[in-house]
Amino acid sequence: MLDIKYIQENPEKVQQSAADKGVAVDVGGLLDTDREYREISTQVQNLRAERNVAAKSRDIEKGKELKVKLDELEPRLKELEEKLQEMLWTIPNPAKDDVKIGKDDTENEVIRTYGEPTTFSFKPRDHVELGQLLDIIDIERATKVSGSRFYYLKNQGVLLEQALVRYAMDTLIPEGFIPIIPPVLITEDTMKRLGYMEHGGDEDMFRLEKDKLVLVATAEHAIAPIHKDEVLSEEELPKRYVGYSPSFRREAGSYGKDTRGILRVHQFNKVEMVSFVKQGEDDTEHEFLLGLEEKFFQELNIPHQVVKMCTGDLGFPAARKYDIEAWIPTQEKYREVTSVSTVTDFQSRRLNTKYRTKEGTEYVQILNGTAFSIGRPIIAILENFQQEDGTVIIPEILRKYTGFDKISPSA
RNA sequence: GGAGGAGUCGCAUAGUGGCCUAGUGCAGCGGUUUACUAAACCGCCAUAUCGCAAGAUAUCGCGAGUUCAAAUCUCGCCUCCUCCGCCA
Repeated sequence: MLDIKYIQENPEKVQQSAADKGVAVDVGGLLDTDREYREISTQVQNLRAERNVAAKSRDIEKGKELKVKLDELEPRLKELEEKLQEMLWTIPNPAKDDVKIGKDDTENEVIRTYGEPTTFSFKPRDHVELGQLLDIIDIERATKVSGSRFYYLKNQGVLLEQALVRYAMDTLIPEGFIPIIPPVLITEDTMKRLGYMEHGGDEDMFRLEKDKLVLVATAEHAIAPIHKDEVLSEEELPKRYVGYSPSFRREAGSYGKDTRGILRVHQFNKVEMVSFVKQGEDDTEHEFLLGLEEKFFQELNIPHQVVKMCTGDLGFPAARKYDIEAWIPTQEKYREVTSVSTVTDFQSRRLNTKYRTKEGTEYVQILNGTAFSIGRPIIAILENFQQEDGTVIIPEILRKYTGFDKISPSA
């Protein structure tokens, strides 16, 4: 949500930045509603002031008269207030100035590349084949039990996942991140406040209609609202969390896409970073989080590139977003493995999360970024480090966590 | 799931229809005093909106209602506590 004052002062800018994101909004209509709301609000306030005076002096006749007037205006004021709020909620967070204006993901920019695409002296197997051969991924049986886009992770696959989780934790905890395992069911209201219910965003979520709960699509959804309706102290910022939780996605509208394997699934575990920082510090924090993500994939020695999203690919709440894409040999493509965004104070306005300064209170700025969204780094490891016989060499940095240095077909 | 109790300005508490523009204590902030610390004393000390300002309005878990007037009465919901049931 944007500050209404900002919209009053920069209507064209707001209209344009929404258009840059491909979101149609009616800023003129919003400002009209705002004007009308303030007009009625003033009238109501004056009537209430009179009523309070009348009540104090026990002027019952006058009070009755004012009650009639108020009964007429108050419902109207409430109606306008709700309408204004709804309209405010439809305005996306504007992209930062350094973000390229573009229509969709085809206009994103590669800003850095690490390593060279892996080459093989043999025909590499894809992760589905490797998963079967090594007996660590079972998609067929999961389909029988849960339907498409689910999988069982087994044997050393499980230990590999836990190694990634522990590696992330051991790296992030010394950086001041608070480890946390959040609830994965959140209220619809919470999801709305995060800015993911607008513009069809709710189509990608699993929902429990009866209980009015939503399954989180990332730990961010359960961690970013942790300080809802709180005023933090300035000294405790930046406050950083590293969460570990399952993530659930319906993947509606992606039926034809990535149907093979575990690249795109309905449920996966994820290690996620969330930062709460002071106003003006989100740019530095954004680079910091991106730096950590790059460090992970460098240390794993997985070839990758860093992509900066254009306005059309940012989503509703983000003001800037970088993805890391890892090289997937059998697809001969870089595929997304992490994503890090600043949502500035867009979510904290909706969530009412502030911090106290000497002058008063300010909204915090919130950032979120992936450490590991488990299926995908496993795909990257399997495919990039496979040998001719199907054996997969475990990256050095993970070996102290896995306890083994390779996964072989015989195992 | 059933029965009972409770939710007040950071914390603790007072407040059962108009004297509440919510009192008091603690904590916090500023000052006086002091070699320093402490104590004592004095002052400040919720948020949002509108307004140049003076000020006004709203908020006592949330929402609706009764009333000229609601923290206070009524109804619904949420959360917490106690007990019963069920249960990893």
